[in-house]
Amino acid sequence: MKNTRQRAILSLVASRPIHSQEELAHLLETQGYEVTQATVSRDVKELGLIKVPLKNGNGAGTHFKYVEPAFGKTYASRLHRVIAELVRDVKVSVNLIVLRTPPGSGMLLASAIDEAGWNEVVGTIGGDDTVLVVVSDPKFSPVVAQRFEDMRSEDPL
Amino acid sequence: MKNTRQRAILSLVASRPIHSQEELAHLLETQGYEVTQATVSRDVKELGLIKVPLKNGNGAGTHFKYVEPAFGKTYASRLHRVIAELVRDVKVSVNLIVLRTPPGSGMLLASAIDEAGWNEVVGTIGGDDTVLVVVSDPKFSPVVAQRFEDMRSEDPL
DNA sequence: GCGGGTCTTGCATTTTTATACAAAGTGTGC
DNA sequence: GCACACTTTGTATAAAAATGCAAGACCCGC
Repeated sequence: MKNTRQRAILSLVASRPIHSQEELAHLLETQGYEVTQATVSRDVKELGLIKVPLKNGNGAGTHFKYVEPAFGKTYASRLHRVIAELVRDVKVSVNLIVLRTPPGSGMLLASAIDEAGWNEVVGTIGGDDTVLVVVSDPKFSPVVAQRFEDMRSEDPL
Repeated sequence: MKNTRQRAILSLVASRPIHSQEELAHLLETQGYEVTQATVSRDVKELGLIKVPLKNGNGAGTHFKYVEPAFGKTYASRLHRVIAELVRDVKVSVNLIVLRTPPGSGMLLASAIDEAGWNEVVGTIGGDDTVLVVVSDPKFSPVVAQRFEDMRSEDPL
């Protein structure tokens, strides 16, 4: 049964680092689910699992771990609503990002962004219908700007 | 120069969906950076970029996009500190996760978790040195528990 | 039961990504 | 300049992941 298998996958990836879909397939086998890597690939996609590099990787071998992307999702779910609602326009200039908002909501948006504590963001200034986001290094500007764009339109993450 | 190239990569992935490292290599070429997929693979790893499935995928072709994992990172950086500091132990029972904390900090931790608004979490109850986290479905228990474990020890995301 | 949908899977293969290894580049002290 | 250590890259290849296709499973309504 596909459903219980995917449940097993969630449980497995939560319990230990898994380095490949092949490995996952083997682990599933030990639990009575006989599937191929192809099926695991589809499951991974459906569950929305993503492969993240392991930070403390000692260096040798493939060091990945599949994780549920819920972090990003739920993170976004709070700020996301504010941004989706208030951000009308996003413009970049070197290390500044200019957001336009409906009149009166600039301060609100600015403090919401402050609150989020993104580490590329040094600070924000909220006017009436404009928010200035100061980015720590120009190289991050496109990334942060894109993030605003994403949160404005897409589903979180 | 490696540094400017990686900068260009950050900018590229922020500006459009990119489906493979090969594609990225071609785009870099148009900007005067002549590199192979191998080098891109290394850059991607160093920058910590991850490949996420595109939600609104129309179905055909590989639909991925490289993103900076800053979402998860910054998200975690706030709650993370609280959890790293306060969570002493994590136990699971069906749809409940029991967290032990230093005496007196239960309520604090509980409200921090509430605040985070994880969507698998229905609610929390904070006692003196214990927090009960109620998960919406037992199938998410391992994932959420692991997340606590991760935030307790690892670097965010 | 039978025909026509939809869903799930494996097989075989392609596509994509990672890496071992060697070579070239860079810097430092002598 | 030369020797040495360290970094960065490409080549070739291995490893891992995605997918076209066909087969089987399942579910209806008739």
